[in-house]
Amino acid sequence: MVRPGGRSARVQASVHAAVRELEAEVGRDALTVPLVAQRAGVTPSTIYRRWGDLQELLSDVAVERLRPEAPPEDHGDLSADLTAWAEQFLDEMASPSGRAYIRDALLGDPDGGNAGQCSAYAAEQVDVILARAIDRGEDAPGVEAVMDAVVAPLMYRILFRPAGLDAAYARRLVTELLDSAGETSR
Amino acid sequence: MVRPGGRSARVQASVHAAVRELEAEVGRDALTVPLVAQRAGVTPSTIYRRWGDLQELLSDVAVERLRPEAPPEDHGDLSADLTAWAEQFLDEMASPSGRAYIRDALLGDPDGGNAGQCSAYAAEQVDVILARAIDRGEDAPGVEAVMDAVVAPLMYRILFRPAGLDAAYARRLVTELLDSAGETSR
DNA sequence: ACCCTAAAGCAAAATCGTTGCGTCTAGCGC
DNA sequence: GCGCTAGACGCAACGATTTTGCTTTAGGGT
Repeated sequence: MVRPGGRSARVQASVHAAVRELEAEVGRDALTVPLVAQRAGVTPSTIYRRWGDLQELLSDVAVERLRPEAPPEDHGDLSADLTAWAEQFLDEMASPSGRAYIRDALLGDPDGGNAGQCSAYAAEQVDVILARAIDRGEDAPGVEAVMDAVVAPLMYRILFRPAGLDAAYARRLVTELLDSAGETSR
Repeated sequence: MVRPGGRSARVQASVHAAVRELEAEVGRDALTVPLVAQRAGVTPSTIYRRWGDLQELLSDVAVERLRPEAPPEDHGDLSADLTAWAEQFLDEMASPSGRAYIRDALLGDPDGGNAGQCSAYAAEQVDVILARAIDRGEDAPGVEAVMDAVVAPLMYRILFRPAGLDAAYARRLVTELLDSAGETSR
């Protein structure tokens, strides 16, 4: 029964806000359910009943934070659009807090949950860029090709090899994808 | 003071063994520090002092589990070697327990920790395969190219989109990489 | 053989996670 | 407009986990 304006909605908003505030104040590792509950003005049992445990709650908040706020900027052609988006994506995700959010999102309910949502956000943004390119009459690869050739390598390095990761790498991935002929795969 | 044969080494081995035993017996989610400590014949405070918390310990054990036991099999040529390795990699990593280990490894101490080790294992295996190909006189891509074109997409889908992931996808990634000309990049 | 350091054991206290029960609010039918 | 019902929240108690100060022991160096 989570209708806008209802009590549940107020509680959820209050708890989410408390998490974001406390993450900034005391750091993500110092978060506990009782701490969040106190800040949000609810009792711990409410959080346990609604979310199950702290990881589910953090996962919830993380997905909200990873949702893009605006459609990708239009720079006039596919190459510029993709490059700019990839650089921004890397910027946001590779920061310490970005990595923490990704890890939190990966922890939520296994299968079908928040991790997939996070990936869907990226695919959505890429799709907008590609559709725009096709509208212009440009040759464009498929969404899956971009996910494999750009998003996946970026995410892999963010998660497993954070050191030595810069915008040049993101640009190279985009260039190599677009150079490998105009395969408008699928 | 973790020298082989010392007391610390014995404790570490005992605790690691206890984690693996209990993971198999009661399941990963039922693990608690006191439980592991009891099985290992140490006190909980020892584990808290050495590892900090349960996630660090699980991260440690997970990396051990992700270490490949044998060098990749030799199938006669680069394409067959890479394909077989990618399929096996996918098989091991995409299983529920494999995903759990990966997630555990990602949780350890941020930066320079266990996640990097996990990636290094894969790079090592790929390197063996590529070196073998070059010994045979074949054209081979660089390790980084394989990581970007095969390992990263596999891992991305394992983590973010586990549904609809099969051996054919792994084969396609390898084929597409090798088809894109004999760029022995770097 | 002796000391010196680092790590482990021990035990108590604080904190956290969990659960049952009563109360209240929101939405719904009359 | 007024009860009615179902779901959600607060309260409180319990059990388990985590943390901490002090003591003890094992290893390594001289």
